[in-house]
Amino acid sequence: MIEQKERTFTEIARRAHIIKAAIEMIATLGYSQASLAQIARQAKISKGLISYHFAGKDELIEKIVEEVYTTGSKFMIPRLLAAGSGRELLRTYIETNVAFIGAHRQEMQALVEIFTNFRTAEGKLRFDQGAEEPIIAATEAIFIRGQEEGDFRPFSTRVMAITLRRAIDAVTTQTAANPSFDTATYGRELADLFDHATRKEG
Amino acid sequence: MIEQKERTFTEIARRAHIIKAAIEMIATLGYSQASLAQIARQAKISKGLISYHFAGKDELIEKIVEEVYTTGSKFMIPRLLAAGSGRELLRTYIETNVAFIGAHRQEMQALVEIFTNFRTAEGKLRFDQGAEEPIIAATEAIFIRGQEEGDFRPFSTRVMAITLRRAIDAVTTQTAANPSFDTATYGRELADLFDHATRKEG
Amino acid sequence: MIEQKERTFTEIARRAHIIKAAIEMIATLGYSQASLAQIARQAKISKGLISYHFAGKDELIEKIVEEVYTTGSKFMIPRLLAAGSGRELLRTYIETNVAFIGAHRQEMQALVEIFTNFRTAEGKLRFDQGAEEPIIAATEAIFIRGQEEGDFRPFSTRVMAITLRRAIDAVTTQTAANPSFDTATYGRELADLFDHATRKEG
Amino acid sequence: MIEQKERTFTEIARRAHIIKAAIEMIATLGYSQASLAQIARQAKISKGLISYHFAGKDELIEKIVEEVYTTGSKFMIPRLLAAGSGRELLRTYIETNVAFIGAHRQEMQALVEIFTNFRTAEGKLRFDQGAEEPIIAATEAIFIRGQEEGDFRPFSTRVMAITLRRAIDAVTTQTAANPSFDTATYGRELADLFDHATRKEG
DNA sequence: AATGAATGAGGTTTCATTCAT
DNA sequence: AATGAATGAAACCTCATTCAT
Repeated sequence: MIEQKERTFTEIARRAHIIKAAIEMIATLGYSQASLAQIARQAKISKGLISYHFAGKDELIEKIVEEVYTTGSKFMIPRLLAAGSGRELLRTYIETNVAFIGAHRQEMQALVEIFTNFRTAEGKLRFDQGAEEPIIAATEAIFIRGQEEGDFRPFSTRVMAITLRRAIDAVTTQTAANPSFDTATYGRELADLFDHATRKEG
Repeated sequence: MIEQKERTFTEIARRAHIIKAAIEMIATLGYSQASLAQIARQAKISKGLISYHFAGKDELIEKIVEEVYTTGSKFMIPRLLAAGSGRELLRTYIETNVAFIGAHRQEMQALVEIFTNFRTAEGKLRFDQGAEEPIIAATEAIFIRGQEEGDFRPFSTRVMAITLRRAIDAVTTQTAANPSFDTATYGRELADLFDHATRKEG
Repeated sequence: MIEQKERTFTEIARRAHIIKAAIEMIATLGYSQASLAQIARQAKISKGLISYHFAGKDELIEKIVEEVYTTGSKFMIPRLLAAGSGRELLRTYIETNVAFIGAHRQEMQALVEIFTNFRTAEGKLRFDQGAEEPIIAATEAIFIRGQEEGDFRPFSTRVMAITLRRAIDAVTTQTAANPSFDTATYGRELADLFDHATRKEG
Repeated sequence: MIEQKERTFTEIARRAHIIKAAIEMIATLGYSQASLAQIARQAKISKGLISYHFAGKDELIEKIVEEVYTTGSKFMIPRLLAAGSGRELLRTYIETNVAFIGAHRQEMQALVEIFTNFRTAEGKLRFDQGAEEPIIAATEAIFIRGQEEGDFRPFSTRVMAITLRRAIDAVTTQTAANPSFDTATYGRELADLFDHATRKEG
C-alpha cells in the first residue's frame, strides 16, 4: 500500500469541489482551454489554492479519471453480477454502460477530452490504446465465454469487442450534441444490434 | 462558385508542402504540440512563410481537412458506384472505408486529432457531431434503402449508422497503436459483423 | 539594552528547533531553495508556526546569523585571550578560526549562503562588505600590533587582513566539497603561510 | 565540433545586447532578483525576445559565463606568456588577474553571483568547487614549478593556490563596495604578500 | 501554541501573430 | 516569395504571507 496522509474534512470537500469545477470546464471548453485559471474562476477560488490541494495539473487530471472510474465501477459492477450469462449478460452490459453515460454526461465528456489530450512530459498520450486494453479485454471475455457456452456464433471476439466499446463511447458524443438524447432507447437498440451480430443462427 | 484568387504554381506547391508537414506533426505529436514552429521546422521553412500562405493557423487546419476529404472522395466514390445494393453495398462501403484508412494512416490520425481538438474562437468544436451528420446520413441511406428493398431486417437505421461510423473510425486508433495492423482482415471481419447485425433472419 | 519580550521555555525551544532546521536546509539546498515550506517540512511543523515565531523570513535569517556568531564568539574568544601576541597570536587566530569552521560545517555553509544571497527589500545585500568591516578591522588589529611591536615586516595591514579573512572563508567551501577534509592540517599550513607572509626577514 | 547555425548580424548584436543587460541586472540586483522580466526591462525589449534568442534562462546564464571567460583569456594569456618564471611569473599572474577584475567590475560581480547561485534542475550548483578545480590546478602549477626550479620554499602548493585564488576573488567584493577602489595598488600589495609567503629564505 | 486554508504576486516558458526588409 | 525579429497574452508553478480556528 502507498502511504497516504490523512485528509481533513475541509480538504476532502475542497478537492471534490475543485474536481467538479475541473470536470465542468473540461467538458464545456475542452481540455486545452480548461486552464487552471479557468477552473479556479469556475470554482470561485484562487489559482494558488488548486496548487495547494494538488501537486500539479497532472495530479488533478489523474484524480478526475480515478473519480469517474470509481463512480462507474460502483454503478456497474453490482448490475453485471446480477446478470446471468451469454445473451443476457451482453444485453445487461450494454444497457448498463449506456445508462451510466446517460446519468454522468459531463463526467464522461470530460473523460473523453482527457483521454484524447492528456499527455505525459515526454509527449505521449497518458491514456492511449494501451490503457484501454484492459477494458477491451473485459468486453472480449463476455464474447469468448458466450462462444464457449454455445450462445454465440463464431466471430473475431476482438473486432466485436472494439466495435462494441466504440459504440458505447459514441453515446457520450450524442449526449453532448443533444441534451435531450434518450439513452434508454438508444441502449436497447444497441443491445438488439449486438444481439443480432453475435447470436447463433437458427 | 466561391470566388478564389488565382494561385501561382509555386504557391500551390508551397501550400501542399506545408499541409503535408502539418499532417505529419499533428499525427505524430498530437494537435496541441503541433505548433506553427514545429510545423515550420518539419517543413524546413520559416514560421513567417506559413502565415504568408495561410490566413492563420485556423485556415491551415481547415485546408488539411478539405484535402483529406477530397482524397477520400476520389478513392471511395468510384468503388461505391461499382457496387450493387443491399448487403453487397454495405460490405463494399465498409471494406472501402477501412482500406482507405489503412492506406492513409497519418492523414487519418491527423484528422482524428483535428476533430477532437480544433475549436472556434467561441470555444466550440469546429468539427462536432453536427459536422459529421452528413456522413452519418449518407451511411444511414444505405440501411434505409436496404430495408426498403427487403434485404435488411427492421432496426434503427440511425443507431446502426452511428455504430458503423464509430467502428470504422476505430481503425485509425488501431493503426496508430500497431503499425503492422492488418486492415484488410479487419475490414472483412467488420463487414461480417454488420452483415449479421442487419440481415433478415432466415 | 534593547527591550525584549520575555520568552517562554517552549518558545525558546521552538525557535531553536526552527533555526536548526533552517540551517540544515540552507546548507543543503542553498539559500534560494530553502523555502519556508522546505524548512517547515524539515522541522516537521507547519509553515504557519514559523510565521508565529518569527516576524517573517527575514527575521529568521537574521537570527541564524546571530546564533552562529554567538556560538563562534564563545568558542574563539577564550582561546584568543590565552594567546600571547605577535606571531603566536596570529597562528592561534588562524588555527582557532579554522577549527571552529571544521567543527561547525553546516552552520558555516549556511552562513556563506546567507551572506551571498540575503538582500534587503531595496535589493542590497544585507551582509555586504560593510557588514564584514568590523571583522576585518579586528583581524587588521593583530597585524598593526605586530608591526608596532616589531614582530612583523612592513606591509599593508588591510590587504593582509582581507586576504586572511578570505583564506579562512575558503575552508567552508572546502569542507562542503569534501566531507573528509582535514581542517587541522589545513589550519597549520595556513598559519605557516601567513607566518612567512608577515614576518620580519632574518 | 558541435554544429551551429550561422547567426545573422542582428542576432549577434541582440544576443550581446541581452547579455549586457543581464550582466548589469545580475551585478546590480543579485542573481535571484535578476528575472527575465527585469533583464527585458533593462534591455528595453520584451520578455519574449529573450526567449527568441536564448533557449531558456539557463542558456543565457551559460553564455554570460562563456563570454566573460573568453574576454578574460584574451586579456590574460598574452600577458602571462610574456612573463618569465618563478617569482616573476607569480607577480605577473597576480597583477594581471587583479587588473582584469578592475577593468571588468560588473562582469566579475555577475560571475560571482552566478557561481554562488546558478543551480541545475537537480538542485546542485552548476559551477561548484569541482568547476573551479582546473583554475586552482593551473595556479598550483605555478607554485609547483617554482619549487622544482628552486625559487620557492617548500609549502603545500594546494593550500597556497586556494588562498591565492580567494585573495584574487576578494578584489571583486572590494570593487563592488568601493567604486574608487584602486586595483593597481592592491595588485602590487598582493603580489608582495605572496612573494614573501613563497620565497626561499635567506 | 499551532495548524490548515487561502491568496496574490511574480517566476519561466510557449505560442500565434505581425511586420520590416 | 520568404525570412528573421519582435510582441504580448496566457500557461503552469512556487512562494511568503495572512488568517480563522
